[in-house]
Amino acid sequence: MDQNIPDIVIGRLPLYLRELSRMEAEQNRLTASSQELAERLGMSSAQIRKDLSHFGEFGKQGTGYHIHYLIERLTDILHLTREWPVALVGAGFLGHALASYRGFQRRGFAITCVFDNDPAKVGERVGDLVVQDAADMADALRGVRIAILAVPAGDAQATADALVAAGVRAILCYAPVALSVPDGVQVSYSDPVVQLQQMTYHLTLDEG
Amino acid sequence: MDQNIPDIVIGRLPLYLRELSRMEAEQNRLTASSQELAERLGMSSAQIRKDLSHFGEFGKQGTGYHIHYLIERLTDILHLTREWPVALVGAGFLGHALASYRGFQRRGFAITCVFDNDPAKVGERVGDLVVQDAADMADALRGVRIAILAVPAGDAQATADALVAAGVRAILCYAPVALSVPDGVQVSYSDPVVQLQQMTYHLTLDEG
DNA sequence: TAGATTGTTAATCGATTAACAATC
DNA sequence: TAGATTGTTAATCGATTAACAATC
Repeated sequence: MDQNIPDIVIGRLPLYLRELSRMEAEQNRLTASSQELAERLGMSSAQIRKDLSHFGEFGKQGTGYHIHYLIERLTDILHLTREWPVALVGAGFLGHALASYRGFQRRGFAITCVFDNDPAKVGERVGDLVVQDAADMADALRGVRIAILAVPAGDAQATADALVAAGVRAILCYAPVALSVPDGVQVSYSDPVVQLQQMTYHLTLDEG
Repeated sequence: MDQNIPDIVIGRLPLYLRELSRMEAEQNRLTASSQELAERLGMSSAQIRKDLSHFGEFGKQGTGYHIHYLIERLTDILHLTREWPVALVGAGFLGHALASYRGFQRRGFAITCVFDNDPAKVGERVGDLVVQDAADMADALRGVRIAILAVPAGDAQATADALVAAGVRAILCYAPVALSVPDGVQVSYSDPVVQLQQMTYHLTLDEG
């Protein structure tokens, strides 16, 4: 049981959890080997065993891992034993899509409030929630440590500053900007164009 | 000028491009040093210089990089000198959000067709496009090499298979599944829950 | 038992960084 | 010129993998 586990390892645990959950739900499987999990995820079995070994010994020689047990362990490790409330900022198309997505609740998160700074949107329904004024975030955010940022690029940094001031410690940022945040605040980004641009490097322009 | 450049390097180029574009648009700046770019992106200046050195010598000692020139070089390297047509599959909330997002066009991509397998959605407007039947993808996809997958998890693999069969070589997958694709087909994933689960590892459960 | 698979070690592989000569 | 900053080298750091004893 290590003290300091590389973030690249932590980043793979949710993938293991997701795939194991899928195996448990779709098949009548009780156990899985690192080899099988690796094939399904397109990685090496050694990497999976190494990653898990940071946290303990969860498998059995000759048998592999008990799926349900490993799911429980991973849920524990990732602090997913209770549901995390999440604030959503931005009630545009993307905000609507996120608020309507059922996958959050199923996997440990619940969007509990939605904000926008556009007076026209305040009061509007988004998913099961009503849009609140972004100016009221500080009060409404008591106890919420996680926020999803779905505002235009130009508003992103100021919004992040307000979220951090209100106590948020983890931000999932959909705006195409690099945020500046204090130590101790985590930011994870999602920019589809950045992902596409990485892939076009490997594609050729000609023929079309 | 290397032959084989690590993918982790390629993955950072779009971030350089994005930040430089922002500097050019928002400020009256002609040049930027690796130091300044690094600070804005939260990385080391040595890494930026090393990354760029894989492709040539773009800077000047004492001065740094000419922003506009470096943008052009990166645009070239990433094959963004022409606009790429992109197919969108899935016309749910997320599909609507993606189809309405203006950021694609501004940065080298254009969603040119939208598909769904739900007859109720076929014919519906999404952004500026009309939803086509997913059964017709093979024909409608002539010349399109990039697709965005915004379908439910259960449909993702079959849809990916159909896209690949139709000639798609790069898939941006929003479904929470690991796709299996042939060699030569690139897949990039976006699963917000995976990102949130990585961050909760670093958050403590206690205190609400 | 024989076969399968773990957890771990040591080796390999790859990425990042510090430092500096070159030079604008 | 003096100051700034590049491109590159070599050292460091970290991650992946192959292999295997242990053991179910």
